Amino acid sequence: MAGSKANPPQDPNKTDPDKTDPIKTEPKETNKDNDSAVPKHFIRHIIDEDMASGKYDGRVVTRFPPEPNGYLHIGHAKSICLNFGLARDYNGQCHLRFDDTNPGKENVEYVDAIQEDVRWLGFDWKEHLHYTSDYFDRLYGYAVELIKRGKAYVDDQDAEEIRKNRGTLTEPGTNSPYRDRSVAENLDRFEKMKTGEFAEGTCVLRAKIDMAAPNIIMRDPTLYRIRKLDHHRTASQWCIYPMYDFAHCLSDSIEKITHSICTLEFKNNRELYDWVLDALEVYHPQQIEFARLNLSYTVLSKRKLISLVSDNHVSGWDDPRMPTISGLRRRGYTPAAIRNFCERISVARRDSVVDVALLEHSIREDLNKTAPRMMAVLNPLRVVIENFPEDHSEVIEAVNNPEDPAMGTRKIEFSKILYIEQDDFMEAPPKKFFRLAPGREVRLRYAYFITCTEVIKDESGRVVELRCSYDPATRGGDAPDGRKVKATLHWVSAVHGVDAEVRLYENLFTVENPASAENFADVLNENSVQVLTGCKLEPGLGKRDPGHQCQFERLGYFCADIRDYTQQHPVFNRIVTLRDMWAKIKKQQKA
RNA sequence: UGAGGGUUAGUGUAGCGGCAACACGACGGGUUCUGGCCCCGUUAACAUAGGUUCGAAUCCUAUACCCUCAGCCA
Repeated sequence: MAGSKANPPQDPNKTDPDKTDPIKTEPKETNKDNDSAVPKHFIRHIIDEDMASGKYDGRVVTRFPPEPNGYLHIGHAKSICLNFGLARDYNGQCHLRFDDTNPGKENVEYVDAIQEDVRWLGFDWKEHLHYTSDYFDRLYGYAVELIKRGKAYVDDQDAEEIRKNRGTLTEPGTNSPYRDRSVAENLDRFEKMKTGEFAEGTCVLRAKIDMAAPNIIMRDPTLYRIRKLDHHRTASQWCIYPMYDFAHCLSDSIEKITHSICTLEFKNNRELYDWVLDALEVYHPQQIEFARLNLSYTVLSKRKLISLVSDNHVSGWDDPRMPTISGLRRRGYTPAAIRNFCERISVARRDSVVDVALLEHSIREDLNKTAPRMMAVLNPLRVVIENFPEDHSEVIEAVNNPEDPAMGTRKIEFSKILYIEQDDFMEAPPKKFFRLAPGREVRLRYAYFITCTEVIKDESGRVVELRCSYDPATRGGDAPDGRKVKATLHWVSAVHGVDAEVRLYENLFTVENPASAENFADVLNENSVQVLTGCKLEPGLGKRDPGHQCQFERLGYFCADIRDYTQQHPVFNRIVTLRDMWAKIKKQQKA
């Protein structure tokens, strides 16, 4: 695949088993016996029936069969969760199999990245790491057997002729002039294909089925083609490679897969899947198709993802805006959030577009329970507490996570000069703006009530500093006289805070269904990333590890960038904002 | 217009001849030292037309619309 960027650096955090939240620690088991959990989808119904009838002697063996020609994305995660989840719930096994039958496109870089992603998602294929290329010898043998049974032939037509003779959706195809070669001649020519006597493109092995079949897939499909290319695993051992339709069903058969689950676009291929296995009279798994995932405001087709990368619309496959597993990981998504998302969207056979808000809900839900809260000011506004002593600071205690008291508390320092968020002050506040304004009193989280006494502006009239007074009696955040404030603001002490870069991400596209746009580039969101510098963080945030996830109070969930965060130069990614009532009100007020 | 799939609130799923349910969203309220979380409430759907049946989202027949297939890709 052209244009792919280099692998992400091997960051030890990424596959640290302690951080990947292995599936066995999942609180909610989606066991088949657990009817209080999510409703059963149609594939579970099928498997239940097969278990009841003893169709596969109670075995459930699935497989996830990626072609190593690109990075995995959230759509693959759906398939991974499905296949590995089924195996887990039915005490079966799920194989990871690289469908590596096209050496022109495939690459070890991808096989490594794919394994890392599947593992990171929390799944384990145990000893069942397989490659279709492991079966090249057996596959060749099956092809020979098919020829012997009079069910395959070597066709000397070129690609153009084959295409022309295939017919159309409404017209039948016509037989190849080479269709009725003798078994002996076919065997001989196939052997010669294998030994490299023919140039690429001069001939192929075809199944002998029916050129008038209403299902075009069945019009003598190609089984083997000549490719004089080194393969990433078999090197120069082969110059013929099997096609998907031949290799896939037989690989499933060889591995004694029970339920071969794939996406809907392979429905038409199922007839051929069944034909090949029947023609060879070998073990026969059943293929089941489900609808692939579509996500609003994003694209998931391999071609379009490649073009995002190669046209430099994003920084690489792991750009935090990408819907790839590596992109989501770098953005700060957790494996559990992705798994829960996949469970929520369930599995069905109808085309659909899942609202990206559901993905965002999943990560908020997870991080709300687990992420420590910290204070960070993205767009600092200087605040001077005029009645607070100079060169003095106070240590106050802050709760790490109100959702989880076990996460304890921490000490933070309060002093005369602080930063608050620019958005938390308005000189002329509209209705329903509860935050700071001239003369108004608010609470600084865990610290004191402050009142804005003076607004300092620069020549252009921009507010550059606030003078405030604080009420020493409100230390800790509550007034002894019981008076209330309508807002609590986050803040960072100027002398103690650390500078940081923070990257704010939005959807990559401005429209719900970018795939349908005539021109891709027209619907790209120009503001999909906003890089903020000079942000002020609570000191502890400068001493984290890359990948660390936390909540910046009142702002959203953030994570220390896997690639760029250092303690000398902290860089945080915004994973997702918090739900924001005020943003909605503002929007309504504008309208 | 050949063949094969599909169509249930805004979105995603459940239902399998007997009260159309769940989640997300939206909207309103309560609570709150995060305009977060949490809690309560409201909104809103069986593509259409016939038929079978005491009774149909479910079974049957038509129709409409959507998706997939004409790679020596997977």
